[in-house]
Amino acid sequence: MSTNSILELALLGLLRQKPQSGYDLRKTFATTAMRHFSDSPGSIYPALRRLEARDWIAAEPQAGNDSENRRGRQVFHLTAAGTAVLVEWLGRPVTREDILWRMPEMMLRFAFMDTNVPRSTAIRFLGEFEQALGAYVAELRIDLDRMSSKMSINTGLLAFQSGIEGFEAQLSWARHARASLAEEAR
Amino acid sequence: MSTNSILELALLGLLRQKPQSGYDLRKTFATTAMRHFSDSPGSIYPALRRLEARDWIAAEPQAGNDSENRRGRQVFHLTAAGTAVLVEWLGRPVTREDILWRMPEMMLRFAFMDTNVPRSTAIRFLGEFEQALGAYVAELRIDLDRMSSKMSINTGLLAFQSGIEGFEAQLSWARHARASLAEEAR
DNA sequence: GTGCACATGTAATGTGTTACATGATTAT
DNA sequence: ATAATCATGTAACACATTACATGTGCAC
Repeated sequence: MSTNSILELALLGLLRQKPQSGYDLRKTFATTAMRHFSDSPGSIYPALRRLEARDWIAAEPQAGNDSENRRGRQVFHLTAAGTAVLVEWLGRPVTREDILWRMPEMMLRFAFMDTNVPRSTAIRFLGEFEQALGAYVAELRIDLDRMSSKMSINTGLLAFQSGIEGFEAQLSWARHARASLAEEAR
Repeated sequence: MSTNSILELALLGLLRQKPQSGYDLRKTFATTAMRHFSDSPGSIYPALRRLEARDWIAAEPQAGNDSENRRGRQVFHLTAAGTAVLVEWLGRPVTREDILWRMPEMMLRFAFMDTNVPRSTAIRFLGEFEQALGAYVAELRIDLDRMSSKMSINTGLLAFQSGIEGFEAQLSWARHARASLAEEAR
């Protein structure tokens, strides 16, 4: 339940928006803002099979699809169970581990919140996100100070700075996004 | 040659700095700025074995280590071949694919350039990095404009913005880093 | 009826994670 | 000698990538 690959979650989110085929999903990954996902058939079709086996998605009934023949276009849609899994995921709290290890998944989560959970959930998410991220950035700044006092300028230090600045950009984005959602909800 | 996992590259870079054991490397991953690497034995020891099998690293000869007994502390160091692989990697050009798919590897590369390649190589790297990243950000901005004209404010759009802002922070870091290295080289 | 794009399947390979097991070293 | 810590090994599992294979439907 808590161990879905980010690809599986992306598929659930996309199928929630609109029932579609594996091929459609591949085209989405190949051509849209979700291009950071691989569009290789070797990842997507097996992932769809896994989701189907858990009864989180189902193929639209098709003529001549009575037995084992799975060739030809198959349109998948979310089941009630699949929707529940998606919504549960969207509503989870943000942990330090999420910041450290699962940043892409956090952004995917936020992206899918749009019409699937109330605005208040998205706003709460951003608050927790800012909290956890701010604490982590503070830690990193301490590390940086410790490092820079011990060594002259070098590429390792610069690379570390790049990481910190990336997190800071994310933090500043979150604050802006939260203000923007709060404003809209007025 | 061009298909090393980022973990293997991290191990090569760290062993270049100082011969050390798998346990030492694990502690580095667990406690330093490289904490984005897993410190699990199940990843590190097999990776060291792979590098050893390719003769890129070698274990320091040890008393009683004559045959198959591999228990006890083993200190690894880079071989000449391993150093060559590391240096070749450090000197590679930056591609669009690197920006899209291998950003963490790019930062690792830059971090390890420090004493292993001339400053001019690091400066060239940053130039190519800025070039490729700038072009990609421009693409993303076009996508964003297309998206935002078609839809009202929503979390998907905001998430996409977050990605763009992350890349922009990276770009601005690169410009600063390049200036800083050029200044130092004066 | 042949060719091409659409649509899905899958085997081989490599690697990472988790969880557990085991040997070595040191302090008490 | 016993416990704790150091240090490495490994089996089971899941997943992604690549490359190839196969079927489907339409245009010409």
